[in-house]
Amino acid sequence: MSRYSAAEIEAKWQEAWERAGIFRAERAEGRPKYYVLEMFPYPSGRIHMGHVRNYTMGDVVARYKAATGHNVLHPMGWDAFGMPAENAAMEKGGHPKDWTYGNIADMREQMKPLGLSIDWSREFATCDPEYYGQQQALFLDFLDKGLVYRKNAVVNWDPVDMTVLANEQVENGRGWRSGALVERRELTQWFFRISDYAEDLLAALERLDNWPPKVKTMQANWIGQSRGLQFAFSLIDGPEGHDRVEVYSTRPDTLMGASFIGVSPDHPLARQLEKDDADLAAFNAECRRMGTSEEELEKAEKKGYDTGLRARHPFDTSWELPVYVANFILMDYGTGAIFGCPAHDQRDLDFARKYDLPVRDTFVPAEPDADVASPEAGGPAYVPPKSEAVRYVRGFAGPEHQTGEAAVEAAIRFCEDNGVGQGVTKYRLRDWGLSRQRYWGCPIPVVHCEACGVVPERKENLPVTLPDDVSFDQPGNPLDRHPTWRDCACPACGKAAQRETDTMDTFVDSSWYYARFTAPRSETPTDRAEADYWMNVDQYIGGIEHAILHLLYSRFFARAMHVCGHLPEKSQEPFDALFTQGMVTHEIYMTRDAGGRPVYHLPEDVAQGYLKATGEPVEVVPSAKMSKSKKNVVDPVSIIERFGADTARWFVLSDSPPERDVEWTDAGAEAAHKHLARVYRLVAEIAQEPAEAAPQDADTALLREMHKTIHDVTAGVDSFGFNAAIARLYAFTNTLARTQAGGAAKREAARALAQLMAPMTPHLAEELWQMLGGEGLVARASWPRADESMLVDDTVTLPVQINGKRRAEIEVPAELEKSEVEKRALATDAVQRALDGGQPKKVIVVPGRIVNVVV
RNA sequence: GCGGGCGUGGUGGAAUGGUAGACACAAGCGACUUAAAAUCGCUAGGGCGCAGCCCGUGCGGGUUCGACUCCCGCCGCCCGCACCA
Repeated sequence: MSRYSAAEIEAKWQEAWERAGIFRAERAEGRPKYYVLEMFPYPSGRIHMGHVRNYTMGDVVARYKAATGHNVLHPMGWDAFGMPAENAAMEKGGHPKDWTYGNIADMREQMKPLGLSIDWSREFATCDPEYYGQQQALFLDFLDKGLVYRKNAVVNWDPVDMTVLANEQVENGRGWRSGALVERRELTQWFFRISDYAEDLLAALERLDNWPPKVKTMQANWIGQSRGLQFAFSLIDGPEGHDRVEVYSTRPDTLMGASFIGVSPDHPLARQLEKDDADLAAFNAECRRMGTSEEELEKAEKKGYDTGLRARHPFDTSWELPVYVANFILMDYGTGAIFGCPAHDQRDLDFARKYDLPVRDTFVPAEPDADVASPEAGGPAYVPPKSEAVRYVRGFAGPEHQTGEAAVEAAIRFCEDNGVGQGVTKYRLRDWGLSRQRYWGCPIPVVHCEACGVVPERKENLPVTLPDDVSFDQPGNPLDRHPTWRDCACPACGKAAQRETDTMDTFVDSSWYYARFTAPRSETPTDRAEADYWMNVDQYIGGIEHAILHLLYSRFFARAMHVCGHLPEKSQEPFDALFTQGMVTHEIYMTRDAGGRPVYHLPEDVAQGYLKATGEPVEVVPSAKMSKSKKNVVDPVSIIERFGADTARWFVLSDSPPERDVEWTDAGAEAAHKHLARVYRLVAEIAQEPAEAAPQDADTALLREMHKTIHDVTAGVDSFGFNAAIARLYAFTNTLARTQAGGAAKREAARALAQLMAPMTPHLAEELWQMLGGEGLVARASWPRADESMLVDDTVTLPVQINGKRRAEIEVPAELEKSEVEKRALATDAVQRALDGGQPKKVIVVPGRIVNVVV
C-alpha cells in the first residue's frame, strides 16, 4: 500500500478540477446562488498565514454550499493601488506597475497550491485600466447625482507620505500608514457626501442580523449620533456679520449653569476678530499648530483667549457671558461653538477656575454625598448618572423631577416652546475626502479649464490612464511634474486645459470590487442582470481591522451605486453576512540588549531555551502577531512544500474558534499531518476489505455514529464552528479505526468521512473518494444527509444525581416511561444509601438527560 | 471617560440550565524494533484515610432540584472610540 503523498495527490486533483472547470460560476436563474467572498489581498508579493486562514474559511463555505446544491460564486482579485508600490519605486527604482504586476504573479503562484475553489476567470486587479476606468465612470455618475463635490477645507496632511488623509485614516493624530504626525492644511479637495447617509447607515445597522455585534457597535460609535439643542446667543456689539453665535449642546438641561461662550480657533467669528487683534491671531495660530495625538492632548493645557465680547443669555437678557476662543473646541463638531457649564462638566470647570469664571449648580443630586463638596464649593463637577438620578432642572422649567434622557428632552421642549433654538440630531461622521496627491492610484477624471472651471471628462474618453513615463527621484506627486500628461483639451469648450493630478484614495477601489466580480469584463461598472442575480455577497469574510473604514465606505458606495442604477435596491447593504476571523500568531524568541530593549531571534538560532551563539537564556512569548521584525513569520509556501496544502488548511481550522486568534505551532502542524496520513492509511485499508456484513450490533453502532457525525459536522460548518467540526471528525476517525463492524458498513462510514472532510481537505478527500469507488468528483457530490432515526440510541446511560451531585448511572431503554426511570434510579445502591430508608423529597427526571433525587 | 468582549487542566480549547474538561498539543508508561523513526495501546484537574469521599470553570453573593452557562456586586486582561460640547 502506498504512503500518503500530499504533493502527488494535490497536484493530481488540482489538475482534475481545472480540467472539469467546476469552479467557474455561471448565472443559472432558478438555482439558489451563493456568493462567498474573502477580503481581497494587497499584492505585497508574499502570502502569509493570515491569507491561508482567511481563504481556507471562505473555501470551506464555498465547497460546502456547492455540495448542498448552491450555484456558488467565489472570486479572487487584487487591491493593487497604493503607497508601497511607490515606495518600492523610490527605494529600488523600477516602476510601481511592474512591481505590482510582478507581485500579483508571484502571489497567484503561491496561492494556487492551496487548492481553493476559486473562479480565476473573474480575476482582476484594481490597477487594471479596465477596472479603474469603470471606477472613473462611477465617479462621473456620482458627480452627476451630487454624491461627490469639491470644497476648500481644512484637511489632514501627512507630511511623510505628502498626501491628504481622510478622518478615518488618522489614528491618534498620526497617519495610518506612515505613522507621521498629521498636520492641518487648507486645500481644495474632492469629497464623497457620505455624511448625507449618516442616519441611514446607522439605522440600517440594526437590520444586519448576521454581522458581528462588535462591528455594528464600532460603526455606530463612528457615525456618532447625538441629540441636543441648537440655539444662539446674541452678541453685544459683535463685529460685522456676527450678531449671534450658534451653539449646540447635548445638555440643554444645564443651560442655567452657563458661564461662558467658547468658540473654536477656526470658527468664522475667531477668524473675523483675529484680523484686528494681533494677540488673538497669534493665539489662533498656536492652536492650529497643536497636534491631536493622545499624548499631546493629555498634556495640553486648556487655554482660552478672552475676546472681550459679551453675549446675552437667552432666558435672561440682562445676564452677560464672556466669549472666549478656546483651544479645545473643534470646528468639526456641532457648530464649532459651545456654552460652558462648569458645575457639570469637568473640563469646563477646569477652564472656569483657570479664568476665574462663575460656577453655578443647576442640579441637586437626589442623594447628596456629604463627603463630596459641590462644584460651587470647590468640589468636582457633578455629572448626574445617565439613567438613575432624579434631579432638578433648576432655574427654568420649574423644579422639574426628571431622569437622564428625559430631562434633556424636557429641556429641549421647554426651550423650543420659549423660542430658544430647536432640538436637532447630529452626527460625528464627516464627508469622505478622497483626493490623494499620489501617482499610483485611480486618476480623478476631471479637467481644469480656465474658461469653464472644473469640467468632468467625457465618458467616451475613459479610462483616463496613468502615464508610464514617470520618475520617483523626488518627493511629491510625479503627475504634477509630468511634462505632457496634464495637458488636454477641455471637454466643454475644447480649448487647452489641464487634468486634475490628484488620484483617488485606494479605499475607493475596494468599495465596489465585490459588485464588479459579478461581471468583471462588463463595459459598464456593473451588468445589471449579473448584479441582480449574484448580489448580495451572502458571506463576507475578513479581518476585524476593516470594521470601520472599508466596511463603512462599501456600505456608502453600494447606496450611491444604487442611486446611479448600478445596483439593485436590495444591494444597498451589500454584505448579508459578515464574519471577522482572528489572526494567526506564532511564538517569538527574544533576549534583551544592554538597554533592556528586546532583541528577536529566529527559532533555528535557539536550542533548549538558550541562544546557540552566546548561551544567553531566551524568553519565549507564546502568541504574537506574525511580523518580519519579530522574526516569527511562518511562510505558507514552505509549510505547503513540507506537509501539503491539506495539512495547512486542516491546521488553521482546528484548535481555535475561527473568530479568535490561532497560534501556529510546528507540533500542531505535524500532528495535523500525521492525522491526515492516518486517515489515508485507514481508508486505504477499508477500501481493500471485502464488503461484507458483521454482527448486526457493531454495524449499527458504527452507522449511528456516522449519522451523528454527519449531523454535528454539518451544524459546525453551517455556523463557522470549524474547530468543533474538526474535533468531531477526529472522534469519528477514532471510532472508525476501532470498530468491529464489517467491511460494508466501514466502507459506507469511510465515504461519509471523505465527504465531510472535503471542504477542509479537498485533495485528500478526492483521493479517498476515488479509493472507495465514489462516482465522479467528491467536490461535486451532494452533501450527506443525517438520518434522524439514527441519531437516537435504543438505550441511554442516565446519570443519577443526589442533590445535584452525580452519584450513579443507570442504563435504560431510550423510550422508557418517566415513572419507570424514577423507579430504577431509586433502586440504585447510591440512592438507597442516601435515603437511608426514608422517602425522597422530590425526583426530577429529564428524559434522555438526567435524574436528580432530592433527599 | 464612553462602548464592547473575555476569564475553564501544563497548553489550545469543548459543553440547547442537565455526567465540567469532548477533541487536540505537550507529558509519562508500555508494545513492536538490534536500535531509532514511524505506528499501536494505556495514564492523566487537584486532594484524601482511594470499592468511597471532598474540592474544582477569576472572586463574593443570588435564582434553581441542578449554574462554566442566568441575575447582582467586585477583580483582572483585551479590543474599539474619545478635547465630540
